[in-house]
Amino acid sequence: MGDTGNTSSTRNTAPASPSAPASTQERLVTSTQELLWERGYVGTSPKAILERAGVGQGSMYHHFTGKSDLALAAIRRTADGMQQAAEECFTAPGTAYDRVASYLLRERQVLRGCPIGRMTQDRDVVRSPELRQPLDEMFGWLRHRIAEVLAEGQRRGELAAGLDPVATAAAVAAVVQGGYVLARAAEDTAPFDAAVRGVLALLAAQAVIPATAPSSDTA
Amino acid sequence: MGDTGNTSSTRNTAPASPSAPASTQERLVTSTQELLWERGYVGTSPKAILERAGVGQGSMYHHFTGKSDLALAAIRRTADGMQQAAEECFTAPGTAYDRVASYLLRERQVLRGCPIGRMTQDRDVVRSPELRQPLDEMFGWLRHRIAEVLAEGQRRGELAAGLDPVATAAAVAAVVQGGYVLARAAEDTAPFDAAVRGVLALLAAQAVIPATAPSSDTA
DNA sequence: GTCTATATCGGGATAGAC
DNA sequence: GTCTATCCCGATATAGAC
Repeated sequence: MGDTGNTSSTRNTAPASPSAPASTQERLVTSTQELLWERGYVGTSPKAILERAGVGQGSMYHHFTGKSDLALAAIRRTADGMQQAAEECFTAPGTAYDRVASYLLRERQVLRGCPIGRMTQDRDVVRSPELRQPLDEMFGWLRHRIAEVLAEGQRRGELAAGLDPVATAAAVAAVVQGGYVLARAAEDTAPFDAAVRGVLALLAAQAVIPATAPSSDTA
Repeated sequence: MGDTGNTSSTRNTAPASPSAPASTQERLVTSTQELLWERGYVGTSPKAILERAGVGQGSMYHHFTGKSDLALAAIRRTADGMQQAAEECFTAPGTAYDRVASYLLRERQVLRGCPIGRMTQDRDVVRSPELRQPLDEMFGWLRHRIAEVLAEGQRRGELAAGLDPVATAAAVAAVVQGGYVLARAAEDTAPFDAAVRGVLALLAAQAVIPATAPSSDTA
């Protein structure tokens, strides 16, 4: 129960040389990331992890205290990767709308779902403060970052001043997560794409018209 | 494997007299509905269902061919209930915006998540055509119904003609499902509420101004 | 119809050899 | 560090008594 003794906590960086032959520990984490994505936490057994990683039981219990400890390492790794990928969209050049659009339209494996969002539906994950924390941080950061981009767009006069950056950011993040749900229910990416088009169109309507006459402030 | 022999298929109505002491079969379905919501499909064992329903193993395998067959009955029942609840919002009086808002703002047990949306994250459910069908129908109907309401709003001149009803409907449905995800990650309903406020504000901006001068058509 | 055995399998973890 | 052997329990289903 009280496991998850990850002392090397917080650190969840991938190995320095990504090309080097993966260590046993690395292979365990990678395999766990894949299986958590495919089957969720309850659906993922240590046995399946070991088989995919190609190692024996002993190795796993040597490097990790148990299933939840290994899952913690895997979830952190995945969350970090997602955050980096998202940040690339938000720092891209262009208007606030462009950058949000870049995030929404970025390539995704829609039918596989969101590897982090999925964890949210897993009872054992949400009930464990340690396992939930990376999800909380990731989505908290995401909403905050989108809100920042939107607020910046307002300051630049690109977006209507009346827009609520925080609420809009939550809506944008929710559309992506909900899009996954709708797509998986239909076994078709179309609902995801439609949802993204939907918010983007609504957001585009908030773009300020190129300012017909700001001529007065120069006079 | 090839079970789910629900011959009384399609029918998933609750018993005629909801007040009468629930039959064994009814208690099994109800217990399964609850457990699927709480723990998902993989996380729900027949044993747990039997304990909650207060019946023995024999009863379950007498009325149903197995776990998946019972789950099918439960999922259908839940999906039907959700559809009915949603329809009440859409048939309510008021503008298209009002009716969509009524759906979005309707009371929910946000932190428990969506009982149908959750199934979407469950491998065994999505991989089974029978089990996935109710989800597909439910969300398909939902998107279609929201699109209808929006299109009607356009015809009535309440909403901007440029609005894409189908894409907007997908976005609205996605915001709800994604809101659940964000809320559960944060263990806080705030992100859900923010997301709903967000889309509603964006949608409100699509409302046509009360028409300053429709005076010409009477002349 | 409903119950209580019973059977088989896999999940999750430990022990101890190499 | 890594492996295999072993342990205990719960998941899922069947058999057959009442």
